[in-house]
Amino acid sequence: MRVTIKDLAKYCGVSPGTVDRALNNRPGIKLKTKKNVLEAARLLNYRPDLTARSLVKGRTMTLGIVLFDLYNRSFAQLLNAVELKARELGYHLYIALTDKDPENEKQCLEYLVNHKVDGIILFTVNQGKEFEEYLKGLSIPIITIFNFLSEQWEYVGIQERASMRDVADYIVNRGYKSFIYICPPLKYLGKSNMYTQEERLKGFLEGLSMKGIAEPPVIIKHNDYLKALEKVEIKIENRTAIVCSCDLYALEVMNYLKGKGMKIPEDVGLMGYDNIDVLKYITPKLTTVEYPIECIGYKAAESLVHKIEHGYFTTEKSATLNYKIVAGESI
Amino acid sequence: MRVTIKDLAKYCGVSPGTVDRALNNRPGIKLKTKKNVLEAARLLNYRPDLTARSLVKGRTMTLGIVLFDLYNRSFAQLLNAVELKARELGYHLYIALTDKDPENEKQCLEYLVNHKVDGIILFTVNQGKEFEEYLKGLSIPIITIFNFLSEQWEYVGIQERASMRDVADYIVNRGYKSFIYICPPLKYLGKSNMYTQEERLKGFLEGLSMKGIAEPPVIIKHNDYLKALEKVEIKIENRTAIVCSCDLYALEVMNYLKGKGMKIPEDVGLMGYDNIDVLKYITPKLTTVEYPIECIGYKAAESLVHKIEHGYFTTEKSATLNYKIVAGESI
DNA sequence: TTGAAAGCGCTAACAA
DNA sequence: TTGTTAGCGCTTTCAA
Repeated sequence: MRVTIKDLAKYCGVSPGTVDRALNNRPGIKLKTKKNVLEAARLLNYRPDLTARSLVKGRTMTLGIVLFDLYNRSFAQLLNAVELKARELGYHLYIALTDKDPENEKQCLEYLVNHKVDGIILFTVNQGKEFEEYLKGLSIPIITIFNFLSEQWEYVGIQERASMRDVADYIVNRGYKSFIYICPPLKYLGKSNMYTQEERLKGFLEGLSMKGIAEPPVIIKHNDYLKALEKVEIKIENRTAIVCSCDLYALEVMNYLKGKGMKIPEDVGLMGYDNIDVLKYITPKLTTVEYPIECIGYKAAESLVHKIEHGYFTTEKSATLNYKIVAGESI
Repeated sequence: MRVTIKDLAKYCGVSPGTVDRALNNRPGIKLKTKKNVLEAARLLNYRPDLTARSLVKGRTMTLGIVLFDLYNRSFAQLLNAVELKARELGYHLYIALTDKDPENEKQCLEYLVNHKVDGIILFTVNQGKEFEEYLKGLSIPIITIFNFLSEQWEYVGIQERASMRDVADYIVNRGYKSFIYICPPLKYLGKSNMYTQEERLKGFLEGLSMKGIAEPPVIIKHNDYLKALEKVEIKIENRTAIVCSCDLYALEVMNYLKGKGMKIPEDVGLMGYDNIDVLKYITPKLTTVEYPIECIGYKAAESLVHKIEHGYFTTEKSATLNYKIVAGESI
C-alpha cells in the first residue's frame, strides 16, 4: 500500500495536520519537526495523492486540450507548444482527440470536465447556439482556437479572411488571370464547424472580387478530387494559379502536376497555406501563408491559465496574431 | 456550486446509496426509482466528480504517456494511435513532454504517478540500474517504447539492429562501395538513453563488417554537421552512399546535396529511416525503412491496459514488430 | 507550535 | 428494495 499522510504522522509521532504543514511549506511549524517529517517522507518514499488533494481543493492544476487529430503537422506543433507553456505555468495536460465527430467531442468535453480539469483549449467541430449553451453548462474556462464559435468565447488565432484576401491580391499582382481553389468539403456547413476553412474561402473570393475577377471554380478535396482537377483545363496562356487552403493539399497537387509533366510556376502557379515545417525540403519552394502556430499554443495556454486564476467571467478581448505570405517559387 | 449525489438524493427523497445505484447501473433498485433519479440528474445537470470516484476506487481510468517532444512526425502519429486505442478501451490520456531532459522526465513520471494514472507508456531518455530502481518504486504498470531499458520492462518496438544490418546488406548489394553514416550525438552514451540510435548504428556497422567492409566515417548531427560532411570527399567513382539514422536528417542532406548540384542517386546514394508520411511529396523518392508506427501505439496501449487489468507483475514477452525497407529512387 | 476533527463527493458494506 | 455509515487521503479551521 501507498504511504499516506497518516502513516507519516504515526511514524513521526505527530498529527496529520503537522505533516501537512511540513510537506507543503505552511507556516507555524518548528524547523526541527519539519525536517523530521521531510526526512521520514523521503525514507518511506511518500508520494502525495493528488486526486485526494483535488477533491478538497476543487482543482487539479490540469488543462485539457481537445483537437480532432494530429495528422496535420501544425496540430502537433501546437500541442507541443501548449504542453510546454502549461508546464511552465505549473499545469499539466490532458489530451482528447475527437476524430471530427461532434458527438465524440462532447464526450471528450464531458470527460475532461468530470475529471475536473481547470480549463479547456478547444478546437471545436461543433457550433450553434445549442452547443454554446451546452458549453456554458460546463461552467469551466474555455479558450477556442482555429474554429471560431462566437464573441462569447475567447479566441486565439489569426484573421483568416483578411489573410486570404491578401493572398488573392498577391497572386493577381503577380499576373495570374485564372484561378482554381481547393479546399475540404464545406457541405457539412451548419452541421460541422468549418469556420477556418470557410473564412479562407470567403476571403479569397472577396479578394478576387475586389480586383473585379469572377468567382473561380472551387474543387472540394474528396478522394478523387484530382479527377475534378483534371476536368478543369489548364492552359498555359491562361496564367492559372491553383490555390489550396492548406499545404498538405498543395503538396498533393504538386505531385499531381509533376506527374503530368507540368512545370511550376511556368505552366501553372501553386499556393499553399500553413507553412508546415517540411516545406523546406520541397522543390520548388511552395509559396504559402505563415502564422505563428507556436504562439497560438503559448497564447492559448497563457490566456486559459489567466482565466482560471483571475476569474473566467471576464471574456478577454480575443487575440489575433499576425500572419505573413511567405514567397516561394511556386507562384 | 456543482450538483452532488447528496443534492440529487435530497431532491428525489432517497438516499445517496440509491442515487449511486441508479447512476451506475447497479442492481437492487426499483426501475421507477431509477428512472426518477436519472431524470432528476438530467434536470439538475448533474455531473459525477471523477476525482472523488478515483479517490475511493484507487484508479482513474487514465493512462499517461511520456515523450520528449512532438517534432518528429512519427511521435505525433504514435500519440494519435495511442489516444485512439486508449479511448476505445475506455481510458483517457495524460501527456507529458520531457524535452530530452532526464530530470524533467522524472518529474513528469512523478506527476503522473501522483495523479494516479493507471499506467504509463514511456519513451525514456534515462537508463541504468538506479533509474530502473526508481521506476520500480513508482509501483505502476509501465510499457517502454523506442528506447529499450532492460528485459524487466515490457517493450514494444522493432528490431532496430537487425533492420540496419539489412540496410547495410541492401545498399552493398546495390553496388555501393563507400559509406557515410549520419546520426545524432551518441556522446551522451551512459548519460542519456540512446538505445534506438545506438542499435541502428551498431546494426549498420555489423552489416558492413559481415560484408568485409571497413568502418565508415560517422558524422554526428550537430548544428554545423554539414561542414563535416563537406570535408568527406565524395567522388562519383567511389559509389558513395550516405545513410541517415532518420528521414529528417536525410531530407536535410538531400537539400544540401541538391544545393551542391549533386545528383541523387547518380552521384551519391541517400538512405533514410522512418518513412515519415511527407516523403511522398519528396523527389527523388527517398529509400527508407518503414515500421508500423501506429501499430506500436495500438500495441503499447493495449498491452498497458492488459497489464493494468490483469496484474502488472507478469512481464509479457515484449513484442517486436516487423519493419521493411521501402525502395525509393535515392539509392 | 501542534492536535483534533470536519469534510471534499463518491463508493461499498452492512443493516433494515 | 432502500438507507446508513464509514471511509478513500488530503486540507483547513478551530482549539489547545
